[in-house]
Amino acid sequence: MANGTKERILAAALEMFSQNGYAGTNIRELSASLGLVKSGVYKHFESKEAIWNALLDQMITYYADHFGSAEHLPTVPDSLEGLVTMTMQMVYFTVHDEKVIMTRKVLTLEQFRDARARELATKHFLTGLTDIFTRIFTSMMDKGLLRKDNPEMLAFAYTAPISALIHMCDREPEKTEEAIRQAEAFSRHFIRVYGQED
Amino acid sequence: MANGTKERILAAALEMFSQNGYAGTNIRELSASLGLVKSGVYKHFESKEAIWNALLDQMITYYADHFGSAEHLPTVPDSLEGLVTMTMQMVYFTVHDEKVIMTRKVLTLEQFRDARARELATKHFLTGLTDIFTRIFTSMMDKGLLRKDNPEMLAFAYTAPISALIHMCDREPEKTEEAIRQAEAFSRHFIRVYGQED
DNA sequence: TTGACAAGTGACCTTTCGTTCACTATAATA
DNA sequence: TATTATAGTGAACGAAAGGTCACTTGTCAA
Repeated sequence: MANGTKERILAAALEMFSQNGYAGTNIRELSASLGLVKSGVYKHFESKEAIWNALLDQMITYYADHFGSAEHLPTVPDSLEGLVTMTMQMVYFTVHDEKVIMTRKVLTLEQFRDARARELATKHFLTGLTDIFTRIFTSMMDKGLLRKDNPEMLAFAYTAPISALIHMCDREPEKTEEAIRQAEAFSRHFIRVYGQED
Repeated sequence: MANGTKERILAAALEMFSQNGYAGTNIRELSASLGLVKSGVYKHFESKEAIWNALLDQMITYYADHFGSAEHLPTVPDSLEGLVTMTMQMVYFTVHDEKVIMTRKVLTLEQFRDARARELATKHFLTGLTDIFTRIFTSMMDKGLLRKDNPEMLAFAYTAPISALIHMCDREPEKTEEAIRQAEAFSRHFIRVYGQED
């Protein structure tokens, strides 16, 4: 038996919550998708809400480990073209990785209901990105790659449009390729406007 | 009796759907909020889904009437400062008008489930805004107020960050004032970067 | 070998859901 | 005045929801 059923339940919950939301998901279906019967789930979690809370715990931890810690910060590009490349790698990953997509969707669907989801959503969609790029742009300004300007403002101006495109991919996956092209076009526009020749 | 109960049901549905989503809303509560008993609702709509469809019809019509038609386009500002003013009026309205807020929230919550909601969400959050500002920026470039550039790209670069702030207001209403300040700061940053002196 | 425990089953419970229906009150119409 | 359509009531229904429990099964330690 055993065999990480708890983790499999959480994975299935992420999948179902991200498609139908918390209220639109029922334990029967969730169990069935794992080849379990409903009551089996209650051997691992005491309630539907407990599954939700554990899933949020996991998402918060994952976010802190991968985006919140100083070690995992992306290296600062040493050229404007490097900024485009790095950006497109991040975009490509984030719109193709199923787990990341589902995490965004869940946060989108539960942001008005759950205080922790709301908080994580703002980090995920807004402040987390601007924080990362504020550091990057500060460095790039110091190196003379970008015009001297308010790095926070530039980070916001850079990440928000890309974030909007990512959300569009979540909503309309068939437009993913087009969105990626748009993201690259925007990135090149950005370095043309803010980049510094030397 | 009579007295526009159908419209009151739709208004209540908008309110509840925007807070708890379609699946998280039940007819009992909805009816009670109108001083009705559950079965009374079924004199006006044949099912919960019929309420949802009528609400979406209403939202689509409302959007087409107010943002989609050529007549309701905002007048092109005749100065850079005028662009900031016009933008801030739009922002101020959109983050304070309850009906508009609830419409955005509903589209956010149902975008992955309902094809029409998905389509309207992309219009509301992305393409609708860039279309409007593409026209405005084209005019402003012609008048020499903005540097010649790709007006679609500028419209996207301008509206996406503001849209992100609006979404943050929906999520965390207590940060509305701060978001408005950020929006104005961003708008001023934008005219400083792209504006043309003459 | 046995005992204990974790993991999974299937029947069952209660509550809540969306929906229906027979009925009543009201207001307009013929 | 009699009729009819409209709006609303309250009881009831079947389905589905979340959750419980006695029971079985497989695994491992003593």
